Amino acid sequence: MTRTIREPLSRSRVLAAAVALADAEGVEALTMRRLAVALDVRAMSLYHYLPAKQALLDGVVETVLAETVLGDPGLGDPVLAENDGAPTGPGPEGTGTGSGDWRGVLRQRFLAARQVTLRHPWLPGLLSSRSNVPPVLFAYYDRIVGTLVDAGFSYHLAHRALHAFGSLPLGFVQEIFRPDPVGGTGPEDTAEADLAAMASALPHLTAMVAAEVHDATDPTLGWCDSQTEFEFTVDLLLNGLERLRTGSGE
Amino acid sequence: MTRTIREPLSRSRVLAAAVALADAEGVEALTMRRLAVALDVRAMSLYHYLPAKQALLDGVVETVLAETVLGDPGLGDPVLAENDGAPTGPGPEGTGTGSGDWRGVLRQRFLAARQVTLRHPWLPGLLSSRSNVPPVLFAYYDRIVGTLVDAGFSYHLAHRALHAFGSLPLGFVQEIFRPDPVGGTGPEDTAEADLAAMASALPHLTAMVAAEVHDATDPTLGWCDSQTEFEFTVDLLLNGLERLRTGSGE
DNA sequence: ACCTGAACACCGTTCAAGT
DNA sequence: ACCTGAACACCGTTCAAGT
Repeated sequence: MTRTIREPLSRSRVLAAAVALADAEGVEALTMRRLAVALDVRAMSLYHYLPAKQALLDGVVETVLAETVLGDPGLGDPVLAENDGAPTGPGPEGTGTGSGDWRGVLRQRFLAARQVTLRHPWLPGLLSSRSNVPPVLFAYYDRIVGTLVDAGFSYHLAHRALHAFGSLPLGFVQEIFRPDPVGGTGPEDTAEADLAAMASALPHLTAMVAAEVHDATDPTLGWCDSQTEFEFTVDLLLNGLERLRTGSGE
Repeated sequence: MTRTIREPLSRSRVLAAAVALADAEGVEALTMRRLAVALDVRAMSLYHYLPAKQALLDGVVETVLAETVLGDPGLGDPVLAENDGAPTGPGPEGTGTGSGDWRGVLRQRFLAARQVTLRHPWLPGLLSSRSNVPPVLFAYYDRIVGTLVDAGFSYHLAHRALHAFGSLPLGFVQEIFRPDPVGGTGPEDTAEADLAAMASALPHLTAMVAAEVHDATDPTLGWCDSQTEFEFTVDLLLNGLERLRTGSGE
């Protein structure tokens, strides 16, 4: 009698395979049936570990968030403290617990979260489609509020900061102009005639691109460094909040 | 012979019905087959006006964006110019065309866009799932860049502003904590025991909520006024950009 | 020209069975 | 306990036909 080599299924093994499948072929390929064949099993077996597709997706999000920075609590020293704005010293009511540089701390967390999103590009879309907030996120946001309050923020301003951050703590912003729409009309489809037409119809956008492009030859919206832009946005919000914290109250 | 009352199909009629269906029952209900029955027709007839589901969704987005502020160009005077930050006078290189109050102009546009999103809550999700940028958006963003440049922004800073705005020009931010997750675990499901457990596990969040709730009795994250928070975020970014425009360059 | 029936290749999911 | 075949109600889409 040949003993089967295949190790038994388990919830975590199913979820790991689901993440791998989404990474390899995109979320739209993540179906119960295709996931089953990836696990060398029939589709119905999955229902012993995940009650439904919804639970599968919830588990996938949870898995990805847990495998990353959002999981470990401390993570330690804010090394990269290169803020161009205000000095980094503790605010008027800084508790002096060593986290006076709240901007450096949050900045580092947001940038770390961005690495997660870069590894799993489907995460933002999946996250926003979920109706339930993944439990890990509560802990993550609790730490953010803690950091703010420790730095002297009122709860009210901390609350507003949370809203202003939007999806930045999760490492992404809503991108309107995708760098390279998969399967969409690429730059090669834009003929010279269309380009001229665009220049007259969209004078400011074309002028902006022309001003920004120096050595790059690609005349599309895919030329900018999204990492730099992400950091700019983070600092813009962080510096604005710092002004409100130290400034006229609010 | 009875002449059929039903007026003939057309692309715009199909799209209008699609928008109505999405409004009434959500995007997930927007399928070719259900849309067909809503139009009293067989599913295959739709393919004469929209070549595929993708084109349907593109058309729906286009329709919604066109029916709104993003369509009409001028829209006129920035009435609500209540900025708390810097004075509203023209900047160092203001052209004086009457649009010195660039913040008021953009603020008004973003808030108008928000009304669109409130009318069609499924728009953000549908927009971000689309791979092609709706053509109307190019014109819309061109006007935003024009407003910034007219106000004295360099193209470089205008570009960064576009990134920093994220989805704000479209009237929404990526909401992590939904006010009321449809079909999810509502506030009524949170027993007292869970609440106490949450208080110890999430001390900062619970303290924040407690500090914010005054008269409201609902102890969940659904208590805050999203309109106020949206405006706060808009002003935070606008004021920060104004500082960069008038300040030390960048 | 405009619409359609039948069919195909997919979905998620239930249910009654297998070992 | 763990897995599964068959079936159901849905999808988007093709293709050859109807009027």
